[in-house]
Amino acid sequence: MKKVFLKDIAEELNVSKTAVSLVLNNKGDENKISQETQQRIVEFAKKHNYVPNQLARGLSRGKSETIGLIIPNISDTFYSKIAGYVELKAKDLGYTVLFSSSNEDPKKEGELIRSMLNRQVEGLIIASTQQNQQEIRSLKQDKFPFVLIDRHYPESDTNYVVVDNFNGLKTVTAHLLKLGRRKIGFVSLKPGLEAIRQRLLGYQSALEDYNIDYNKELVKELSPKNYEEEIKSAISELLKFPNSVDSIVFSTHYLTSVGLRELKRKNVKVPQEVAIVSFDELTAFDLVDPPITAVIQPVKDIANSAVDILINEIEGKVSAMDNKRILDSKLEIRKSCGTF
Amino acid sequence: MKKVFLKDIAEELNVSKTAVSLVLNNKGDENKISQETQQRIVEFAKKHNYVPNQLARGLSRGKSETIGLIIPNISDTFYSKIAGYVELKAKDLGYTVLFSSSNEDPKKEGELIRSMLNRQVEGLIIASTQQNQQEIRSLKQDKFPFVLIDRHYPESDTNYVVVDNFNGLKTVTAHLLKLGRRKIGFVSLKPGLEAIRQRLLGYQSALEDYNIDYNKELVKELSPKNYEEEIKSAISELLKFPNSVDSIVFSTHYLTSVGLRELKRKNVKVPQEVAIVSFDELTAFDLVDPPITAVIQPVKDIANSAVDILINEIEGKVSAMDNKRILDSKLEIRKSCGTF
DNA sequence: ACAAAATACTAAACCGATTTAGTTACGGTT
DNA sequence: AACCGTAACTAAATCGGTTTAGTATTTTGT
Repeated sequence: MKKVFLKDIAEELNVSKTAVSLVLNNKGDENKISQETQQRIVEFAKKHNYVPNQLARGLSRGKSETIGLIIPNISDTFYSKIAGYVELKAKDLGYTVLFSSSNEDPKKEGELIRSMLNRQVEGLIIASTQQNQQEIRSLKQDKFPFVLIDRHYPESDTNYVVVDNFNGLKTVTAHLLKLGRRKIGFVSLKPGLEAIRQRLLGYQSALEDYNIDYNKELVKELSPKNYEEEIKSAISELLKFPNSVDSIVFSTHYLTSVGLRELKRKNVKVPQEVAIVSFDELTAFDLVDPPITAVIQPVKDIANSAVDILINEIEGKVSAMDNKRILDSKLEIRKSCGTF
Repeated sequence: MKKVFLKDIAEELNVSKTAVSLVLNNKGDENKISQETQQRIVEFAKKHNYVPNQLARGLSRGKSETIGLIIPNISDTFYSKIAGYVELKAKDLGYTVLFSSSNEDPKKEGELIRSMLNRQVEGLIIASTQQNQQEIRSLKQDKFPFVLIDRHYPESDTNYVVVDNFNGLKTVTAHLLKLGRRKIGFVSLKPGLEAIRQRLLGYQSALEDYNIDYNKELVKELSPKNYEEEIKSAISELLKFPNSVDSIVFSTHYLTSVGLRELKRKNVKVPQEVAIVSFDELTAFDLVDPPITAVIQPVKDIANSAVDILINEIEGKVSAMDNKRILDSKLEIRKSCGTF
């Protein structure tokens, strides 16, 4: 069974391509194509399994019914979950999603944006590396619809959906303080991402509320590329006198994983000797020894909101008010932080 | 800065669209465009940030330099990792990847295949729901390049890359037997997938080697949609006299998670009372209490092989011999199976 | 000095749709 | 009988590229 094109249908039925196109796009009635002809066309198309060539249609219409999703890494559960929900919601609204991973490389991110634009996506959802002000700005200038998620450029006036990183971290740190911990380490990433900066600020703010002096030595900022290596010395340093922390806050789920792994390797008792808590979680964190107290991000909500905002903008609906959202994360208390 | 098209460049430089197109596609030399003209064109294009419209190019060429990846669910770490590696490898070879999730719905899978075809993807990598013989067969008939991964139709002669499910399960079951367990439960999914069937066979074969009669009551097959509910009664039944298993093999990582969660809820001691092992793993399985013995799938290898085979076929390289691969999984022994 | 060959291009068809601006045929008015 | 309106279409332009089949001009060979 070979491919059937509009032309084939038209020729076979002795009507014009126009008629076929109109009918198959449900514009038959408004263009006064007779019911009979419409039926013939629809039946023939169905019978021969006609599906329009999206490239041609997109080219001709200047539309693609496609949105792009650019994330740092599709393998990361956080982003893959977002991707899943974005796909669901978008499909619901009649759009296809084009995914791509930037691998935290700003240059690649730029290329991806270009590449998606020239594939005629109608809008973008971007979890940016945040080294691309330029690119983002020119999107904005061109009035191209886009929504930043997870990470945004606070100085730029754009649509975004992010989690309240500051309060997330503050909550979880405060929880350790409430439980009596006082020497709280913070293992995070090298700044560069606003989200990461906010997390540090949240940590600091919690300490401040308890009148604890901020000690820079308790803060370890690892490189995103090499954290698996760097975690070792980071943990060692946090355990060494005069630091010797009684607890550690990890600022991402993967830092928590490698951190805990390292603590176990060193036979540190968690939470007795060192309590830990995590920003963001992993599927099995409730099964881990000990189950990990974590701040859980509203992944589904992030995805749905982003798609909503984006498609509203694409379709020119002028609700446009609520286009910046800061969502709350949820503290899930388990055993890794010790108990009252 | 508005968009620049081929036509604009041509007009601006007083050359033909043909010349511009040829030069920008690196066919200037072979078409004897003078170096000087080439330079003018290249410079102008770069200066004005020209990027070709992929829809137009694809339409015109009948090519898209795109491959499609259809998986059950992008949120599942197993598939999201595959997606990540597929993307990397494909990009390496000059192709873009279009992902989509079928959510285990054969009808949706069919739609996705169609939708990808009409987007002119040049080949497909499919982790099929395996209820679409028809669709797959007609791809085969049309000589459309595709590779099945993770799940294949054993009766059809197609390219595929799968894991040796039979031996994976056999190995892990044998390991329990070696450790002295004799009443081994098996928690799996309702058959429908060849992979799942193979896993059952592997389990049975291991038992056979130890002359243990196969007891159907020890095998629980849950529905993929409702396993979180069904796990409860499944576990209860496995623990109840006269079954009262001393160990359980779970056939997917998520069954392992929910299963262990349920065992903990029931205060069953793992591995003392019931040892467990898992087919496939999750990032934190080594941190879980107890660390979970699992058969680990070679995700990267699956992805790379699939892309290799696919793109070889797309580009008509006739190596075409090694187009069916059955990869080994690796047993990672941890504590959930008890120790010698 | 003239044909053949090489150089440096270009016009126009084409990919498969969508869409604008008509056209034709016919019944009803005035 | 001329005119209008409507129903039921259609021709052709268009989207932005690629590609085939030329063409005009210069160079080379004898």
